[in-house]
Amino acid sequence: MSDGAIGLIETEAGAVPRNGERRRGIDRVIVLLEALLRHRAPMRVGDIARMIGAPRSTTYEIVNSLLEAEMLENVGTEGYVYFGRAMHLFGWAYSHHNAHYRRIIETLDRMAAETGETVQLCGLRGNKYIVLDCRDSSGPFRISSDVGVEVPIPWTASGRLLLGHMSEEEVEDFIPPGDYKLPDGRVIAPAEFFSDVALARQQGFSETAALADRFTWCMAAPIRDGHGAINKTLCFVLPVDTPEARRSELLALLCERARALSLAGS
Amino acid sequence: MSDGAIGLIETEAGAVPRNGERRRGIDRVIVLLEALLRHRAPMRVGDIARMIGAPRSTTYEIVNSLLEAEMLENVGTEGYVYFGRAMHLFGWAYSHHNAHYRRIIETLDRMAAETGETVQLCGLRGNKYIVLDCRDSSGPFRISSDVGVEVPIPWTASGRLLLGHMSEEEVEDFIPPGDYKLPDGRVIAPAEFFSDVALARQQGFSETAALADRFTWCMAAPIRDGHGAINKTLCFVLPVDTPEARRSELLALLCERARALSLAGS
DNA sequence: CGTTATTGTCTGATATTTCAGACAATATGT
DNA sequence: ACATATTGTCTGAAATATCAGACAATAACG
Repeated sequence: MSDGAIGLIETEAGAVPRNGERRRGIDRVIVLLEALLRHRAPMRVGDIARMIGAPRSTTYEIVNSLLEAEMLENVGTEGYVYFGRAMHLFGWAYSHHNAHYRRIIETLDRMAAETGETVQLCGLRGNKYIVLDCRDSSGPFRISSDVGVEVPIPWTASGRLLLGHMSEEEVEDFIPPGDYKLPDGRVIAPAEFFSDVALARQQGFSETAALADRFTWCMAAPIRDGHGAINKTLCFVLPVDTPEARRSELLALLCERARALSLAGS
Repeated sequence: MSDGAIGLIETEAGAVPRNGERRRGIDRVIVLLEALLRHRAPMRVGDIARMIGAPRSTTYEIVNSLLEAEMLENVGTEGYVYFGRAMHLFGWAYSHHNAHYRRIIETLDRMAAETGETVQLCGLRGNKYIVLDCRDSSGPFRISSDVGVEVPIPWTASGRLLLGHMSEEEVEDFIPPGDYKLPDGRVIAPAEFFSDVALARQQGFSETAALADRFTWCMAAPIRDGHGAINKTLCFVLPVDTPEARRSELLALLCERARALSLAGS
C-alpha cells in the first residue's frame, strides 16, 4: 500500500454487491472522482481500485479513459493519478456562468486583500458542511482548510446558520448522532447545539472559538437567496487569540458584505 | 430548438457510427462534458442529445446520473442543465494540489490587482490554444475571453511562444491549414507565422496587435518548466490604443513575473 | 383548430462492457 | 536467495447498459 489508511468506500445504493453483480461504468467514474476528492492526493490505480471496491482490470480501463480525456492526469512517474486539466476548465465554467456566484468570488478576493485574513465561502452538501471556496491568509499564521472536504455540521460556525430554517426536531433528524463528537473527543450536547442554531438565526451571524481545533476563532454570516433562505455563508477563520477589537471590526465587515451579496426577496 | 447554432460534434475515434453500433457510457459522459464546455451555456437534454449524437433515451439516463452526482445541475425551470458544484470542487482540487500552479495563480491575482489589466494564463490543448485561467480587467474597457475555449494557435501571441520548441517543419505539420484564417477573413501566410515563432523564441516574448480582433493588443511571456520547455504563458490583453510607454512598462513586468515563475533547469 | 415539434418516461432485445482470473515483470521484505 | 505483493496487460464469457422506437403530454405555429 502506498500510504495512509485507505478504506473501502460504501456506495449509497447497493450495500454489499452480490457476487456476479456488475456496476455501470458511469457510476464507477462518479465514485472514483469522489474518492479522489476525499483522499486529496494523487493515488495509484491499485489503491483506487481497492478504495472504490472495483476490480483492478475495470479500474485500469476507466482510469485510462479519464486520462485520455484529461479529466485525470499522471502525477510523478510512479503511476499516481489525480484530477486533470479538464476538471479545472469544467469547474471554472461552473463558477463563472452565474452572475451571483461571480459577485461572491469578487467579494471573497476583495475581503482577503483588504484584511489579509483567511476568508471562506461555505455551504452544505447533504448533511455535511463543506468549504466551497477560500482565500488563505497571507500572514505567517496560515490556517488553511480544504475545499470540498465534508465536515460534520456541529463543528462549524457556518453550520449553525445553515440550519436556521429547520425546527429543532428537523435538526435532530438531520444530523447524524456521531457528528456531535468533536475531533478531540469532546461531545456537544444536542440541546446546546439547538440553542446555538436559534441564537445564530436571531443574531444573523455565528461565532465559534476553539471548537473544531484549539487554534481558530471562526465567524460566519449568511448569504440569503431570493427567498430569504440561507444557502451559503461567508466566514473568517482567525487565530483564536485575535484581540476583541479586531474581531468585532471584522465581524461588522463580514455581516455587511454578506448582506450585500444576499438577493432581494422575491 | 432553444437557441444558437447547435451542430453535431464529431468524436475523434469513430467517424460515422455504423448503425447497430453502440458507445460506452463513459465516452458519452466525456463527450457530453466537452460539448457543454464549448457551448458555454446551460443546455436542454434534447439539444445535448443532438449535439453529441446520442439517442435521447441514453442522454436522459446519463444526464440524470450526473445530476445526482452534482456533476451537472439544473439551471432555471425549463429543463436546462449545466456544470454542477462537484465540478467546481474537482477543479479546485486540481489547481491547488500542485505548488507550482498555486504560485502561478497568486501571481495572476497580484498582477491583476497591481495593473488593473486583463491577465491570462494560457497553454495548449492538442493543437489548439486555450486560456487556462484569467483575471478580467477591472476597468470599463473589459475584454474577457472564456477559459477553456479552443482557439487556433496562429490567432494568438502566446501560440507563437508555445511552439518555440518546434522546427518550421514540425509547426507546419502541427497546425491545421484552416487555422491560419482569421475570424475577419484575412489569412496569415504560414511563412510569416514561422518567422513570428522564431522571433518570439529569440526575443523571449511575443506581441500581437489587432490580430484575432480589432480591439486588442496582446503580449505574452513564457513560463518554463524544469527542462526549459514552454508549457504555459502569462499574457496581458490590452486595449489596442494603449500608449507605447504603458505597454513597455507592462511588458517588462510580464517578462519579469513569468521568469520568476519558471522553474530552474534540472 | 389542426399540424408539427418537443419533452420526459418506458420497454424489450442485443451488442458490448464489466468482470474474474491468469500472466510476466518488477518491487519489497526477510 | 526465497517468498510475497504489486503493476500493467490480456482473455473469454456472462450480465447488462445502450439503443430504437413507442407513448402520452405539452408546447409552438400558422
